[in-house]
Amino acid sequence: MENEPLRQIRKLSQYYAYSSIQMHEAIGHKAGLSGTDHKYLGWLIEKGEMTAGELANLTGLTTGAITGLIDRLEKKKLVRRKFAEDDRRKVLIAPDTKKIMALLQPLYKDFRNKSEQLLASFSQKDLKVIETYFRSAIEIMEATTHSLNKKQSR
Amino acid sequence: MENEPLRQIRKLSQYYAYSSIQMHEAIGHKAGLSGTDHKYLGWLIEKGEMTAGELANLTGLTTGAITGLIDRLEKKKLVRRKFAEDDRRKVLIAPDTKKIMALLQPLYKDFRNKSEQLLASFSQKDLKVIETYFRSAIEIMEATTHSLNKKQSR
DNA sequence: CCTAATTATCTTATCCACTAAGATAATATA
DNA sequence: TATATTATCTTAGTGGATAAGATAATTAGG
Repeated sequence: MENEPLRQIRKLSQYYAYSSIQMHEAIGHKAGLSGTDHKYLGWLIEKGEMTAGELANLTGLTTGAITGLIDRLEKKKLVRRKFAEDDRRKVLIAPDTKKIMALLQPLYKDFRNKSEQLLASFSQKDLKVIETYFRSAIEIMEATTHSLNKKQSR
Repeated sequence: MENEPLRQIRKLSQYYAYSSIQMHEAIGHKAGLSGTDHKYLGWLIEKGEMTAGELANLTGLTTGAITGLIDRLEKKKLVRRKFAEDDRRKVLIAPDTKKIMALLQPLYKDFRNKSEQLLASFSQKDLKVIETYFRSAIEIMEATTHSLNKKQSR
């Protein structure tokens, strides 16, 4: 016999993940980006300028794939290649935040408004609960991913 | 000037989405499945037996892609094709739940245990908050996806 | 210093999953 | 019964991934 509310939440969190993947892909598609390109563009915005190698490590993609990724994004003028001053083998990927925002914001607008509204419906205390949950859940998922990717292969 | 806790949560929910995508792919990869195959296998388990066409609609993939998907999963004996009795053009995809579970459960085990532990650390009232958040957020994301995929193309 | 080893990215060949369009086969309709 | 419709599959072509090796810059050793 199982704790029913727990089972519910587990299922919901799974649905939540599916839904966000689907939405993410839909938005990317609408912006003329593949799911991958959209995802890593998000990372670039989030973490800012980084080298091709760092992105390869972060994403788990091969350096060849990263070259292609940068090529595609650069062709769309969403990022720019720069050689690092301290080491000219390194290629810094500089996201053009303005341009990326201009491309994506309109597509996220509806979602963002509705999310804003939803969050506004919670008390500060409840928001704290949600925040705590998120933080821990993220930690768990990242640890899981990490350990899976480490043990052999990839 | 912006509400800081809100900004935090928005960012966290984005990270949460990224983390779940990454973990999902890592688990799939470990199980010898592509991200897509893993994802839709999850749907099949969740929603149970469905026709190829239904899966095509649900996923947004073309029927050709679905044929390939079923082929791959069938070759691994994770699903089985059956012709529907009422209409023998229809191909029912019957997931072999036992086999799928046997393949995936071990990979989710760690994650699941830790999640269980995390959830157990919340009060029933807090869990209710989280559940409410999930339900509404899922609704919002599905609506967004839907409207993006509807307006032109895909 | 100068050569060899290492490091960072790119190139190439190949593969796999996707789309688009049309083929095939079963069912519904007139 | 002939025709239209529906459900899936097939085929040709494309795009993004990997693996392995090439290129170019930096670091280390004698």
